[in-house]
Amino acid sequence: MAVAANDTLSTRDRMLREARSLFAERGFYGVSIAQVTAELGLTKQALLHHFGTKERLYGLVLEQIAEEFASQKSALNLPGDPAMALSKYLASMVALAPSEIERSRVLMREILDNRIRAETAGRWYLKPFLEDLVEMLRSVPTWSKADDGERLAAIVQMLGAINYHAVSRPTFRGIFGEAQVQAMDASFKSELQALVAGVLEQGPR
Amino acid sequence: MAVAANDTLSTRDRMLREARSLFAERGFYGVSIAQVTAELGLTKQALLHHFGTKERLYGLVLEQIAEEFASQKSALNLPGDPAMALSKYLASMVALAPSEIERSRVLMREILDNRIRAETAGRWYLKPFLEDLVEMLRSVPTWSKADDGERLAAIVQMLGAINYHAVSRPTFRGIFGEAQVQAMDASFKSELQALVAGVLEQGPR
DNA sequence: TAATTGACTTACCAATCGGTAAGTGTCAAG
DNA sequence: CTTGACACTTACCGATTGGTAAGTCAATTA
Repeated sequence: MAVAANDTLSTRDRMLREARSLFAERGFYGVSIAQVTAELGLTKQALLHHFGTKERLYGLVLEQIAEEFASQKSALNLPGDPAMALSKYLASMVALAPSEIERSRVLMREILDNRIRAETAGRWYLKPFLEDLVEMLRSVPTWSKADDGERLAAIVQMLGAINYHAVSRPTFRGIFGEAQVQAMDASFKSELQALVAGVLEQGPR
Repeated sequence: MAVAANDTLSTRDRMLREARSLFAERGFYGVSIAQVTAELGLTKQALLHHFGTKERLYGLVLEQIAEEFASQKSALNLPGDPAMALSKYLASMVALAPSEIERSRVLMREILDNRIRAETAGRWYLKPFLEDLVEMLRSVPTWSKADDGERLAAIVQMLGAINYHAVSRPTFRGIFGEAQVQAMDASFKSELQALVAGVLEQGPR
């Protein structure tokens, strides 16, 4: 995703990157703008100069992530067959989730915080991403006659499994140890593949 | 779960209940102890008198939730057959998740925050709950020869779907509307039933 | 009746929060 | 040589943070 070396980035982009990392780990309320800039050897006023408010900074992080999903999808050169396309798209999420763990974490936090934050922010950053998934599922023959509620149920099931798996790793490592977590990772990939295949083949239940 | 009317609860229990509700909505960092007591018409020092620190209060909320899962499970009078028992247990989670949404939210937040908080707290509140699920799956014949990593993969898949579904509802309501969310709820129940049945029947992939 | 205990309160504290105002220094265009 | 824009900094601001210290007050106990 064209990740440049840290020292070739503009100050603004380094702030965005640092903020994204911190928001992923501690959430919106758990991060102060001073923490973001401290790591970069700057003052918080430098951040306010670039972004105005903490809220706007957070919104930009969410937008960036949503855009990354879109460009990740288009980079996949998905096949014409809708079922194969969706299955490949979801598989790429599973594959990328561990290395791009910040995405899963921020996404999951946003879903949790959304009800509160949406009141003040007034925007649905996840909307295009989710609507696109619904649209993709609609194109699958077995799902074409279902209603959107049924499609949402299937999507939330698969998305939940993928993100929960990615995010649970540190906690599970603490409880069960590194070896078990690696075994879980290996197993999860085929496990989810089976889930997706079942959903796509059989349509709504 | 023996939920008494609010005015018959001790101050301490009313604080616990209020804290749980707030932690579920805003997370550990998003809640101040003053907010917890303000709703009850008390000062924050009253809370510190009972719990000492904010961290301890949060820990007690987590413990309470873990205990509720245990007592919920024993109240189900699960059948002897391990596969049926696990499937019934998970079905009860799906059924209770919407009304006991705070549980799902706190649990999910804890998984996200755990890596950071575990350093200071030094406890794994979710450990008994997760180990119990692994143990239940071990008793299912098709899963008896699997290793714990494979079992974790299956559990994280099902748990993720259940909790993600429960937690996504407000966000999805904002994006897709109340009608679609209700349709999703209705569909999700049978959707997850199929997932669980598939996992239990077929064993690790 | 005196002493003790538990449940609270008021009064603080230093540290930090997000944000505003007013600079300072550098660099490019006029 | 001047002007202006840009990227920052220092110096603040009032509000809030988690937490301590020292009470007050009613009920229980000796």
